[in-house]
Amino acid sequence: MQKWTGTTTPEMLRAGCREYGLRITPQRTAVYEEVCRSGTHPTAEELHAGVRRRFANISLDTVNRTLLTFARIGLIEIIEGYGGPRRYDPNRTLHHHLHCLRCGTVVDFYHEEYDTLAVPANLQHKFKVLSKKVILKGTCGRCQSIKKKHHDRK
Amino acid sequence: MQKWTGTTTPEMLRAGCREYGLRITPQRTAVYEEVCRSGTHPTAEELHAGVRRRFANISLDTVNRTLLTFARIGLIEIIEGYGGPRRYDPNRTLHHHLHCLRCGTVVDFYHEEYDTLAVPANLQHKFKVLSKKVILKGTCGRCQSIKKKHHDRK
DNA sequence: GTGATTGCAAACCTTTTGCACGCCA
DNA sequence: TGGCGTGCAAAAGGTTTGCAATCAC
Repeated sequence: MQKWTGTTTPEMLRAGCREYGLRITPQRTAVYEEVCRSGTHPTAEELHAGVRRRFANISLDTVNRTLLTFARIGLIEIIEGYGGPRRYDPNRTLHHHLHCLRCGTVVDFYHEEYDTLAVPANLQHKFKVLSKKVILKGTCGRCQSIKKKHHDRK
Repeated sequence: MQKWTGTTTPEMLRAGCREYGLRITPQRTAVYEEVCRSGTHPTAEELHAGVRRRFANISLDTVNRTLLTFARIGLIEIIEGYGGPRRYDPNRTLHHHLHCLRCGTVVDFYHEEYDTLAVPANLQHKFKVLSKKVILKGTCGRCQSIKKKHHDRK
């Protein structure tokens, strides 16, 4: 399992757009570069701020629409969350998530044993599995060091 | 692993409230009964509609606050989602989730092999794991029978 | 050229907050 | 009785939609 290096791959954008008959616009290119560059799981607003540094006039709506489009064609993923703003993940390699229940951060991790989990036999008729992910919920290192117990959500 | 029967257990509400010094109000009782009764993962609004049938004057705000309170004390859980309204889960037994990417439904399933997954050794120092869940993403039976391909989100 | 895409603005939906009243412990 | 919990209303936060102008193909 190779790790995600965060490398921007313009060919992936080209290929994805071509496959679905979408146009390659400067806005889409910029959003794609930005979401790939960030090592985390940014929100639309964070990405908008980042893209704006190089593309002053891009609107938040376009960023939102672009991200949804990318997610629809499988170029990026919307990560699972508990109610805050949507977060996006450019990491298309098989990986798993750590959810910190205190600060809301979601961190990728790799574990080969989890990659090969067999789908339960009794589900195979009823549900067509396209991807799997293990979610570990708990407390991240940073939050463990903050002893003060607070139950904030993100 | 016993399955969740959806049985309302007033003692659990009493115990949870007592432990955290919370009052047992008619509203809390009603919301708790309603969320336990529903076999699915209802939204605050759905629960509000349900509770209202017996408790005409309860406000949506109270339902929202009550659900957050219950989640904070571990009486229920907020399930992972991709951006729609929050959904709540009264099922406190160890189980896993099927996410239908077409219709957005989340269905519980049980699989002992998944219950005993070992936490990766290299994580144990950095992250304190409190719970684990396997998420299978794909297409549910109902959506498979609808051949029309549509990429709606929930 | 022409239809997809964008930016703007408004609408929408859900959650959160402030505050006075009421009720549970 | 005191303070937590509730209802109401307003605000906040984020996403979605409609539309005219623009741009990629």
